Amino acid sequence: MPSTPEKVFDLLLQAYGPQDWWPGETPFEVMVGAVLVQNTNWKNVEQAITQLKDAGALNPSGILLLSPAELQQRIRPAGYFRIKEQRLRSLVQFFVEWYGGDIERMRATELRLLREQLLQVHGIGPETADSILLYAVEKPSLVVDAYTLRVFARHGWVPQGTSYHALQEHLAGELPAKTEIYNELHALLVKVGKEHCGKTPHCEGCPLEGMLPVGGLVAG
DNA sequence: GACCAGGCACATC
DNA sequence: GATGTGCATGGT
Repeated sequence: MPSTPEKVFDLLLQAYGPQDWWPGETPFEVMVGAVLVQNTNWKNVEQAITQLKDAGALNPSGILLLSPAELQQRIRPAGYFRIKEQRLRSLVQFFVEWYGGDIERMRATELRLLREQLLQVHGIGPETADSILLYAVEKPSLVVDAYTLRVFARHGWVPQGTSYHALQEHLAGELPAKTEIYNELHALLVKVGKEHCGKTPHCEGCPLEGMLPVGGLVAG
């Protein structure tokens, strides 16, 4: 009998189809996007990415050669530009110093080790680290974002306030550790989260409607 | 004009 | 370990 996360995955995939998510042109672009998207929407990030491209700076040395002021101006549309300038610089410095700016060397590194290293980088927390691991490095690392927690908590599948780590462990324990599945699942959860599991507890037409537990949605 | 969006570091208790 | 706060732009 399939677990709840497996059923969720199947239902969402059936309803929405493959999402082909995180359309970065290069792994490096995905890494940059992972920092810029922190607590912001993707539209704003696209503008920032475009401005980096226009400056020919969407590569490791390009970023590092920009002055702080110019880098800040380029990424300004993504918000928190002073903070993100430092975070971006820290990440790129790490990428260059430890891996020579070579994504293949990252791929050759063991997942747990690489994750620990990323978490040591200033400005890289669990979600950003997992996003980089999954979408840029293509490692089977589950991304647990605000939508993931919202969808699972609102349906009563996990308690409200479940921690990032606890939810990640729970989901990982119920799903095959495959990059393609983690990739697709996260994209599908964001989609259903945006469309049906938003601020108001309302689920009409939601692909997960039939999976409501006894007691229904958690209000608030 | 308020509210929200694909977090994180830091201070404080 | 849990909770609160600052960070900033662009869309609804």
